[in-house]
Amino acid sequence: MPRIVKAKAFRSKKTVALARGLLGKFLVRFTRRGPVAAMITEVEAYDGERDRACHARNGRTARNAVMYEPGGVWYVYLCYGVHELLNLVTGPRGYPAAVLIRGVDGATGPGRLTQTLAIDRRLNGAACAEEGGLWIEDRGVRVPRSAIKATPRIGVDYAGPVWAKKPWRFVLTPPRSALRNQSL
DNA sequence: TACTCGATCGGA
DNA sequence: CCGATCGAGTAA
Repeated sequence: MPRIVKAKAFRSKKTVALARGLLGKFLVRFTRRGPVAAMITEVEAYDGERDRACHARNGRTARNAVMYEPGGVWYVYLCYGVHELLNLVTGPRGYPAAVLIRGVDGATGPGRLTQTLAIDRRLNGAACAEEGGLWIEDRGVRVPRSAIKATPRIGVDYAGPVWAKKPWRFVLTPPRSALRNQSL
């Protein structure tokens, strides 16, 4: 049976592990028609001020302030003046880290998935919980390491070669079919 | 206050 | 390959 993942589960400092762990979990958005759920298939980790690709690379600012909150809140920001991108803040209070949700089953691309699920900046700072209308569920899908592909993060060349090359993007390969038999 | 530049996407 | 589109971030 579906289990709602508590916000507290995201307070570990192991951002990369938390990112991998989100693959196969379900992102659930409450709408007028009720809950809409989609399995997470692609994520990226952004880990602390040292990470030159991270929004917190130059310290705390108005935009990234929510990244310094304890893990388990949403960080939603406007990208390229056009797209709202969804991140789940991770780590303890004061440690700015987050996982960018780049794709779910049925919607590839961070900008597309937020549009599909009606997610925007009004959710910035909200808790990852049922009350907030956007939460994470564990529906029993088991994701073997062999089903996860790691690659460099997308669109972060500005971070310089060292950080741009970190294999912190994780993709479920293939998204759905390979996992069907293994769930429950 | 001015100016630069995106954690993207869709169309030419 | 390029334009859209706008606000955060930075420098002044």
